[in-house]
Amino acid sequence: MTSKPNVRQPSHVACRDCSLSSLCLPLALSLQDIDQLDRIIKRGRPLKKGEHLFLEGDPFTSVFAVRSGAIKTYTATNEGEEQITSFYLPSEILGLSGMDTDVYPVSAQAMETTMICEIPFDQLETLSDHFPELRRHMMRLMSKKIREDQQMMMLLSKKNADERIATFLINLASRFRRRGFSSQSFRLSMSRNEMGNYLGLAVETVSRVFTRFQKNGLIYAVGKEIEIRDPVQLCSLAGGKAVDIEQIISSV
Amino acid sequence: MTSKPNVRQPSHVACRDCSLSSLCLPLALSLQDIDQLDRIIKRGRPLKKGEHLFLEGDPFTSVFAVRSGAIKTYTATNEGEEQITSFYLPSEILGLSGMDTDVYPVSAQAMETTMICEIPFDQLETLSDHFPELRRHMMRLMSKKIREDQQMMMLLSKKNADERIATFLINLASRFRRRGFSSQSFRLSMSRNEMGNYLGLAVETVSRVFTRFQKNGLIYAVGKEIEIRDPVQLCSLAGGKAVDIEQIISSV
DNA sequence: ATACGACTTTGAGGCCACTCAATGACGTCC
DNA sequence: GGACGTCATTGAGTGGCCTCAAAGTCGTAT
Repeated sequence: MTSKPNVRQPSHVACRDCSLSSLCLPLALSLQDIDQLDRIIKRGRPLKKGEHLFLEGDPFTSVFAVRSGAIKTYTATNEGEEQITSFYLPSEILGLSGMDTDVYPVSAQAMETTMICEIPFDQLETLSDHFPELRRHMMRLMSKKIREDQQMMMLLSKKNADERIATFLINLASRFRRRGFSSQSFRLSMSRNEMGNYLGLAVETVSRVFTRFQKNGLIYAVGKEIEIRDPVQLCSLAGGKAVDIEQIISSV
Repeated sequence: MTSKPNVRQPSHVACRDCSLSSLCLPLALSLQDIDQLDRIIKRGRPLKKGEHLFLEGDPFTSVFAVRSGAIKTYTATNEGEEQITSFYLPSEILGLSGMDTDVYPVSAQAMETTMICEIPFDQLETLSDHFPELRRHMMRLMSKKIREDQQMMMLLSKKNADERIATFLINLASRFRRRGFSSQSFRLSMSRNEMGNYLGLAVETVSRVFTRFQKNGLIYAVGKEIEIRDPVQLCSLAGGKAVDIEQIISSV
């Protein structure tokens, strides 16, 4: 009934023909070098909703790029509940945080039907011995992840419920936009529960904030379909730094 | 009046003669290769308490290793307050998160008199072209940082005040121990205010928890001097995963 | 030694988000 | 198409931490 924004794609598309290549790992490589990367990439069958890509504690063997769909990573709290650590959208790379322990420190699960490109890490390392740009790109990826996590820490330690959700929606919007989707209107791949879990809020709080935002004309939400009605005010609530805000407003 | 655990060290010590080499960057190199790393390292005068190593927005030129003392990194919230993102102890490396933006995303400030080894990044990259182990080590460093930040996100989104402070103390203790200092008794280099800022708590809450911990015999604290009296219960409060706890208990 | 500023501690009161509980909507599988 | 389970919404009440305020302590500089 709800729309299906992610059109089913053929499951084996070479990097050079992939619409995401300019956002993904290949961006570090020239056209002729891309084929070498292409050769080591494994493209499995699509993951169904709920299927795992890897489990916390599994030996670290590969990093993964999302080609379509969406993945969440999570870890178990000491009470055995799940704590979501990240959401990954198409073209985003996951698995890098396992590098220094030889096991994945989180589990990765598909939130909807998802296609994945798997890049065996030992082969990626060998390849990057010959392509300095490739390894610089991987380091930049990790550096970026560190910065994003620190933004998240800021959100968790300083922002209230309204600000957290505004930040989350604006962040999603700008990621959709980079991928060529609408940033005004999109479909959330996560439940309210997952959103709250990720943002450090109870489900009920998420729901109340959504309702309030809708009453105030900031958004229009039906189930998982979201429309951003007042990006300026939402950004202002999100309350990043002025420079960041302008960048995001212009993109919504 | 309080003790000075960090004995003043000569300001120019070669990596091969540095007591921290087994924890720091050189651990990735063989003895003869260390000298090549040594040659590119700049060792400036000691930073006095309050002096900055770099400011948010400064061009990214170097990564830094703490040789003695302690550094905090922080960023400004949109309300102009400071949000501390990390504390760095001797042998720890900071500055890597600036890699993908070409500017440092945080400011770095000395919390006490601090000696620093500066490693110009372009030269480090050149060097790592010849030493695969060195660049693997840098990637592991970043990977570790990502895992630590995610632990921190967990702390901020799920733990209460008692658990946050227990976790913080246990974490400090195990870092001190790795460096050959006592993990039962040490000196905090940060104020209650800085601790609260980092942990997402008000100063008053930090103070109250310290008082309560002391009443319950978990710790003994006079000013910045801390003694851990009941590491088992403190770890249990910190509530990491069982495996981690055991590791930490045995080290306190 | 003394005085000042910065940091810490303690108390009182209030608020935001959580918990618990119940109803309502959705999606899915026979 | 109906019944079920899952997810989302709404309400009432509570509690943990924050805020504000004041007193106490420490460190330092004169």
